[in-house]
Amino acid sequence: MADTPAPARSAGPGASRPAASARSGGPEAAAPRAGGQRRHASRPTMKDVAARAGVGLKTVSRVVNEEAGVSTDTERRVQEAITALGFRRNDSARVLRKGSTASVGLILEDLADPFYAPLSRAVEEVARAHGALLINGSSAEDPARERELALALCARRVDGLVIVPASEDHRYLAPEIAAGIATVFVDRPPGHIKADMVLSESFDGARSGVAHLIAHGHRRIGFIGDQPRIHTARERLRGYRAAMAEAGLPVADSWVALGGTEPDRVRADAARMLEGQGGGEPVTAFFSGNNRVTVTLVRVLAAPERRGRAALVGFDDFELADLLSPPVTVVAQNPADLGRSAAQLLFRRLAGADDEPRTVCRPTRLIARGSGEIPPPR
Amino acid sequence: MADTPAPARSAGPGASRPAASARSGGPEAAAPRAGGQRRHASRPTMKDVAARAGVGLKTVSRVVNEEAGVSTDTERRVQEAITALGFRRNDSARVLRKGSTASVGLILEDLADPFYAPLSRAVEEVARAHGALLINGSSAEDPARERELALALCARRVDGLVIVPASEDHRYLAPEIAAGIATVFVDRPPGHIKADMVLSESFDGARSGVAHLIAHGHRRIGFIGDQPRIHTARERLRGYRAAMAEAGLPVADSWVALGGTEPDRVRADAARMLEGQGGGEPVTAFFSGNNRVTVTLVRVLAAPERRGRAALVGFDDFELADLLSPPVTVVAQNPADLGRSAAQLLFRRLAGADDEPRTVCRPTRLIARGSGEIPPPR
DNA sequence: CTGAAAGCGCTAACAA
DNA sequence: TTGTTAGCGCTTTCAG
Repeated sequence: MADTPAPARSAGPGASRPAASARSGGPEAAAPRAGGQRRHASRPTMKDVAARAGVGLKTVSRVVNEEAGVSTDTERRVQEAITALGFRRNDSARVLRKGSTASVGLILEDLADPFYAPLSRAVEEVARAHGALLINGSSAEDPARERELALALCARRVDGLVIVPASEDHRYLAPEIAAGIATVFVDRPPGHIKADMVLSESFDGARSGVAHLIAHGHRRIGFIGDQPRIHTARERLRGYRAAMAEAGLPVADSWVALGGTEPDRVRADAARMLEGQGGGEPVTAFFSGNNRVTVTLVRVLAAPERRGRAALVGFDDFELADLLSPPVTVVAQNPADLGRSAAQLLFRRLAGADDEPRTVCRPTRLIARGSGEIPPPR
Repeated sequence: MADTPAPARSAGPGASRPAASARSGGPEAAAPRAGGQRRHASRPTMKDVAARAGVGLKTVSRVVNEEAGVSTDTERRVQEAITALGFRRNDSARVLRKGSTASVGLILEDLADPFYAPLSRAVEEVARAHGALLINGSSAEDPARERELALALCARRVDGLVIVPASEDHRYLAPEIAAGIATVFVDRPPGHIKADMVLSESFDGARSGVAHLIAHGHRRIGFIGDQPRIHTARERLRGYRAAMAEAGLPVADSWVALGGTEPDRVRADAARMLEGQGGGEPVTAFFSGNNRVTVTLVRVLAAPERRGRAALVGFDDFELADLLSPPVTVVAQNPADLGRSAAQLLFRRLAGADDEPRTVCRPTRLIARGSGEIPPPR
């Protein structure tokens, strides 16, 4: 990350900025500054506005908060002072007094992952509908980072938290929840703590996806999934095993690979399974545990020498899946819906609901497009 | 399991907060609550911790902030009280006193857009490296919403702001910037205000992309871009016109369509251009203004009856572009790099730089993959 | 090494 | 309709 912004073509000439407005009556406050932006200029407060408008502090507060009971004339004078001074209410002070921040936090694995981005956006929309701001952070699948982020958000007194767990133990949140920070888990369940959660039916989804491959004649199916400490990875593997067992098919150890979603790892495991290394016979189909894995498998299977040689069903839908050749059959979740549901559960708590923690399960949907219907060779 | 505090009906609404002094010697930590999460439970303060540990307030502050000059024994006692009470520092109060929030805001069009998601993630990483939190909001390309978000963030006293403009006039930010909120614009320039900005070379990129099509024999090329009020849309159109003009090619009005990125709009415009409706002759190639448009065009051109009938070069790279048939030729930007550069510029200001506003331009890269090298019919 | 007192800028509760 | 007085929970200052 050492790359500094390039040698910049400078923008034009002297950006003279008008001097900051005067502070209560005094001389034109802030000293002139360079074209750049100055830091830490002092900001006018309600007190300054009050002085300038010749009214009391509380009157300014009333105007700023649009409370009733201010004469139109007074209001106008206050508004003028606000504009002249460039006043903006300091919400930190307000929060300190009122106790609520009108903001919620969201912690997930990676904001840039195409699965999580819509989830995040959905949470944002619900928050916005409730007049709250969203603060979000990426845990990068690191439990320590999740914890650090969550506690930082708690220190900022967000009203609530939506978390896609990276950690397996959320007892660290107990005091926070006890102190009133509503918390909802999404995509994966929390560890050692009870709270609302929204999950997709990973087990059922994976089972139906694998059953689909079996129905198309496959008997040797590889499973490539995410790290085993991730709940959804385990559940999907469980679904895979269930489908195989239900069909009376054995599962060779070498057909199952859980690990990071780095393309190299996935590629290596896939190659191994296709060659039949590690004990079992070569697989004729893959079930992949999430969209990152699927995308890499698509690349593996697109290589000329492997073209159409193995079937593929992936967990998670993804953009353009239908335009690949073959188009990719998937078990689709609805990430935006997950986010929306989680946020709704959160705001329900914030509205005062204090019944037992709920678990919402969202169904998955098998979308057959082609890659999952390729028959086994011979 | 130290789970959720035992089931028991909550203290109920209006559970009045005990006087601080009364709390100190009181019962162990938090009161029992219902299975659900209770709202607005009172949180212990430093004062409570001090009382419990039998030390002064400032000593607790020292421990919490890891300041030097506290005996190990005192520190231990304070830590115990902190744990027992479930204390967490209230950052609102801290901010009020210190003036800085260690947080920055990011406003962009849509967090879920595959172009902006990595940009956001990059800003987050830089912020994190500087110990700051990221608060972000989607403007949904609505100027009013951008403004509302930006001002809300200012009220929260973020240290700085990174903005992908939706608005064309940013004078509303002048008082904020004057008051010390560093601001950097990215992807598009600000309106009527001077500030740091990071842009991709839209004009050059589009020109080279269109020139590429011309070099492959095309003379009738359609341009489908984003709304004309978006700076990059205009710049890319300008690049298109420049390339055409440089090749001595005329541009029929019907070959240019700017508008929203909704698939229906794009599809309709594309169909019109392919049929030669609206005056000009049918186009043999498309240049698309951004990744949303490109994806729709890919769909249009993937229809059996149009298979390979028109060439395509798109602005912005996107995942799997290389696996489509034909693979899609693009003018690639680097969104993560844009975000990183913008954030670096921001933290440079926060570190005190107050020189002239800078403009950083990032180059684009033409990636030929196939769709842009299809020759015109005949 | 430790603590008491004075605010940070705002809102709540009361006067006037 | 308006203003005054207390804090919110923390950090700063300065004195023990």
